[in-house]
Amino acid sequence: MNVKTLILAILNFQEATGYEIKKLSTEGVYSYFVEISYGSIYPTLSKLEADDLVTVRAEVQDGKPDRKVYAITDAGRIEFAASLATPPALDKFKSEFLLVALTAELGTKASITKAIDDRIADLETKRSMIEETLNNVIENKADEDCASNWVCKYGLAIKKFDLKYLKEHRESLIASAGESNQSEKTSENPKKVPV
Amino acid sequence: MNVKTLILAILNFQEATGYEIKKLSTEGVYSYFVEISYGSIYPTLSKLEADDLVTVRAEVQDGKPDRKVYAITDAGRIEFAASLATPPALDKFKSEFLLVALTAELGTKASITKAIDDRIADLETKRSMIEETLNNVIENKADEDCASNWVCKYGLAIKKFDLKYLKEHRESLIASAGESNQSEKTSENPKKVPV
DNA sequence: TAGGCCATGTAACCGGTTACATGATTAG
DNA sequence: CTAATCATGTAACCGGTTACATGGCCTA
Repeated sequence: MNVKTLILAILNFQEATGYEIKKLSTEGVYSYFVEISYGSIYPTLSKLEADDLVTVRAEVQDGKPDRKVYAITDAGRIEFAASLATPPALDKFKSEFLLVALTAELGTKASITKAIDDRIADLETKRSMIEETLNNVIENKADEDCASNWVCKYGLAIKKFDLKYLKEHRESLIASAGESNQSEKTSENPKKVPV
Repeated sequence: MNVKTLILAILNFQEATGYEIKKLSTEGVYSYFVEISYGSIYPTLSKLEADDLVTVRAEVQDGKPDRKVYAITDAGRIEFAASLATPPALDKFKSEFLLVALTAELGTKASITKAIDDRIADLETKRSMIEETLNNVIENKADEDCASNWVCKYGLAIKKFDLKYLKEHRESLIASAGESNQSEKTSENPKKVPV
């Protein structure tokens, strides 16, 4: 998944400016796909326009800077559909938290507690974000069974379960952390890791 | 999380060659952190050695190529512990499957079915990999409550739930896919996406 | 009046990957 | 006889990010 495909995916559903694309890809459902920065969005949008996969429309606003609203073309839709045709790559899941957890014996109870509580807080934020999204859709009387709803519900279910599990097993991870005793942290007795 | 930290993390638990590090980071628990290739492992190992964070020992084998076994030094352990001190970054989760699911209306029932069944198969493979790991540990009578066990159990619980959810909701996603009717795939009626 | 939001864009940099080079041994 | 496994390493490339430049409006 690259920036080009993500932008095409977003524009397939709605018109947007570079600035909005950045927001969507950071906050909304789209955040499950890639994280992108302005440094890659704007140049990609230009290339897409040069290839006639999108069109631009300049909008003059007063009080706010001018905005360039991008829209997908038929050629863009075809290109996007083609990129969906190849079977999706496996999920990429990378977690620094899990590394901290794996080496909990090297940390203090305080640092492990913070790590796990930060994670719980983050999951809770994301859970309510999805719940809000789902509520908006129901208010708008949009199709309950649409694919985007399925994705939201799936994400929500996983997050809820994750949260439940973490809360139930929080203490047992903290228990394996060392005391704030620095001496035992280096050298001797490295724990075995299952592989 | 970069290659350097991952290598230090692995060497903190066991000695290893570049080749073994690659395997561990692709297959074992370590695969939750980063995916790395030889092109980054070998140069990093050299740098680590130059900085005295690891040591090397050449092992001549017959029948097999010589191997260079790396071990962490005390300086390396201190460096690794220091990198754990900074609170972990949030999880990175990127899923092409979810993009396919989100745009299920653009796909055929066949392509969506394949995507979801491939995902289920992959989750099942990973689940049994973790189960095997957990069994090995129990056989070896290792500490049941060690941190690495916690991580395995956490991963296993999430995978099992994910699998259960997918199997239960498989049909409803497939239902929202279009028929193999190409005509309705481009242009008109783009579905709304919750954001 | 400081900081956040709106809004677009570029240049330098970097952390990786891909592809290549090499080659013996063993399992199916 | 083929494919996989073991094993190390380099050079070219690339898909991004970071930091910077610019500037007006609105809110606390």
